[in-house]
Amino acid sequence: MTQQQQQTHPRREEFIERFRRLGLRVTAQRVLVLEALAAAGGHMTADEIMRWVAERYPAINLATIYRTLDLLTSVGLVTQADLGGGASQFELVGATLHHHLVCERCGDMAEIEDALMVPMRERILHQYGFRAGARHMAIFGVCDACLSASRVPALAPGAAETSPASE
Amino acid sequence: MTQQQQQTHPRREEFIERFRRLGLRVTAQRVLVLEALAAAGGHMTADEIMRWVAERYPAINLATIYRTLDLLTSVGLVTQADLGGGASQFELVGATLHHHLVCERCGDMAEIEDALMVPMRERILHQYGFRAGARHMAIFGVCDACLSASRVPALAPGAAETSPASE
DNA sequence: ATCGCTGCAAAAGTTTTGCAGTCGC
DNA sequence: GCGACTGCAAAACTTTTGCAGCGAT
Repeated sequence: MTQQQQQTHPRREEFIERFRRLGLRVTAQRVLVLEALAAAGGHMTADEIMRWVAERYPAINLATIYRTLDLLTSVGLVTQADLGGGASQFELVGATLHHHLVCERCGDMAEIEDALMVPMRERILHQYGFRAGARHMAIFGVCDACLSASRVPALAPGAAETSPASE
Repeated sequence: MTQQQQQTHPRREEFIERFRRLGLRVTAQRVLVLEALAAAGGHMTADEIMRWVAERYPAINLATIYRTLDLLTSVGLVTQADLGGGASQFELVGATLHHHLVCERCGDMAEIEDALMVPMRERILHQYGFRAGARHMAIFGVCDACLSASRVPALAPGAAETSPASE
């Protein structure tokens, strides 16, 4: 056995290989961005990636993170989704396919399996020629808790009386 | 779609009534924000609303627009969706129900009718207790044009020996 | 040695917040 | 008149960009 292979970077070689095949230069920064996303196993903001990478490569710069994410997205290795929290969420393609339920009221986020989407996706593809959520999807709505509460959460001072609004 | 009422006195009285019922103060600024959204008939950014209102109420301030939109969203009169274009999109609840297909490649945006979503929505509601996209939904994917142009099917790593996009 | 990539810094754009004055109720 | 609401200004953030130098190939 050559060297014991830490489970922390089981995919480094794979990532490097991908860069090479795409004709892109292999840099420590780029590989680390992919490793960060792989380590998280889910979605991360640019800032979260920044901090993860900075622990291994302190000279990293946030602009580089953004440029790398932009590049990775454009070649299809990473998905970017705006889930309404101010900062975009990035995710490694190939992770377990799932989507996000984002609550418009409380901002809470849940994940749902992809299987639920398949029928709808096929219909969209046929009718609109749009490959919907092949990778990532954000679904806005109202979560269970807020549905039950059905009331304005701590914002409107005198608004706790009738049940208006809905049609 | 149904014929709208005359545009002279659009829905001002209705809007005022809603504020009253919610126990919120009725101000010219708030009513104008709702009128802007009603006039647009679709989604607007905070800045677009700002400019529309400013034509009728020059003293308006962008901070007020944001505070008003925040309030309106929290009481369910307005939806906010982040479609990935930098600024959030706001829309009056009750407009023709539709959703957005946002292309991850070119940023292009298309609208689809709500009917396509109904089955999926019901399944999500039953299984997750989440009222999905009752009002607004963002679906990320790849549009027709980008699909034909630079076909990158799913997650094929070795699919590209073509020179990648280095913007 | 080339030229793509990075770090740095500053800008651009969006959204939030503190505060004093105003206006709806 | 009280207190919610607004205008103003500045801050807090996220993301982008110009440029000089470094480094992968």
